[in-house]
Amino acid sequence: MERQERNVQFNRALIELRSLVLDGTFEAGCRLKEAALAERLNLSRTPLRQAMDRLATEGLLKQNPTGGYLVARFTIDDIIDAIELRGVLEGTAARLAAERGMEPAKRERMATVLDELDEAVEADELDFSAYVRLNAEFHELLAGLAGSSIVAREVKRANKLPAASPTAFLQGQELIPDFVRSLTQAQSQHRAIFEAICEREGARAESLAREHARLARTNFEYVMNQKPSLVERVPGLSLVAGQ
Amino acid sequence: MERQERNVQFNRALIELRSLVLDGTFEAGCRLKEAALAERLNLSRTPLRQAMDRLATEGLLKQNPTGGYLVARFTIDDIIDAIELRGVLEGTAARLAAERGMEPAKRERMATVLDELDEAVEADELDFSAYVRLNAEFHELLAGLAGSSIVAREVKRANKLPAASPTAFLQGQELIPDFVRSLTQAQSQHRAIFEAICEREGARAESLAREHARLARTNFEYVMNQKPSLVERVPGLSLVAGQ
DNA sequence: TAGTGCTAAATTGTATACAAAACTGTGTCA
DNA sequence: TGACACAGTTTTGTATACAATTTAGCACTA
Repeated sequence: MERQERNVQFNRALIELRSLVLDGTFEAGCRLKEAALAERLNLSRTPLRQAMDRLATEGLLKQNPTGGYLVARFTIDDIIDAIELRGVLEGTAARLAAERGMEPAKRERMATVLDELDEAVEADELDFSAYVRLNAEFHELLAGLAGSSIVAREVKRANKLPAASPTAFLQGQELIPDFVRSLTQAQSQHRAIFEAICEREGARAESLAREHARLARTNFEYVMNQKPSLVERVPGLSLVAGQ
Repeated sequence: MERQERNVQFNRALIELRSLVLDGTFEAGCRLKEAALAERLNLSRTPLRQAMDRLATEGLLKQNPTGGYLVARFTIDDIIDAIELRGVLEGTAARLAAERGMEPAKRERMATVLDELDEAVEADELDFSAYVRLNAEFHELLAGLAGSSIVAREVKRANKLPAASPTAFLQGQELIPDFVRSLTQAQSQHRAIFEAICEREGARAESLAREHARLARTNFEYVMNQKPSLVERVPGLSLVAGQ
């Protein structure tokens, strides 16, 4: 018999509330009323409250000076900074992996993921869902590649800022054609990053990872300036002011 | 009449528990019992629990898979990584400040702090408490110098990892003579970082800030290898395994 | 003696209760 | 009409209650 997971209600509150906020269910800046939310999510205020505090440390909510929590409001520059930070932290993970070396198991897994990404991209018809899954695994692996749990933790944290995650612009169930052309470029950057790490070229690995995050920035600016209609398709973008 | 602060008990729990853990009151890895702790801190389990969850996200506590929270255990490499990360993030703050320019008010305040730091260091007798205060302000200002609240937040977060903060090795009420000689060097690094930012030399500012964090690593390794007796004087070091 | 299963105590996770503070709307006064 | 004050309502922050799970102790067995 498997052990019942701990903190069931808290985890449910965390996951469901995060989705609700990222999906733009609430207007940016609005106050979240505990009682109503608790009823909506079918749990009591205690675990909900814990989840709200957690989401506040993630930056998705804000503490209201007169009590309670507000949905955070982001400026365009906030998102740009969040993406920049993700690039910096992934760059650090890549550099440290190059400087310190990788565990063979992780190195091999990374090589496999890259081969499978090639297949997904080079196939006659792009295998989008495979790409999304493998891209997420690439970034997950990269975070832990230096063998440092502290670095891995902070990289993952940086991914929680809205629109900063490597998968942010791939989320929609359907494929957004405007982003497809960037996938081949992204994949050759994946390869270059890994190559630099293998060759112990720390500085190069760091720069490449930073530049790779710039793709997200390009996508972000494209949405904001050219295709505001896509805003609702990218989780979190509805919280960005001044569209 | 000033408004009563919100979340009084929660904030008290957070601050007092953080001190207790950093002071080494509990053994690394031991379980924190909510009822006992709540009684000790004179508050109920609800705000204490919130504080424990917060400290877990800071990395000071760990969730126990079978329930409750444990005091985190750190390896020497964890501390080294935490310091590295702080350097990386302060480096990013410095680089962005150089690239984007500073608000004049912040720039002037920084110049004043640096002058006062010079006075504290160059006086016939080192003014240690002034140095500690001003050093903290320098790093606080640096975090916000790029005008990005997101960057500032993450820099401050990185300071919460044990022994990673710029003040970690200056904490003791009394002066630890072994660290005094590093203060002049630290201050000339402060000056160089600021100069690079003023000159819009982003890459130089970033490298210098990273190198500046290395002083903390030097201090850390000195304590661990040469003077283990100092471990109890630096907050958080009692949680490091294998002394 | 080491290992296993059972029972009682302790501890956690969640729900609820309650008091204090913040909001809302209405009426009063200038 | 507009600013302000006040009462009623809502909402939060904290304490406490309770059930479910975990831990600890102990007898029993091989």
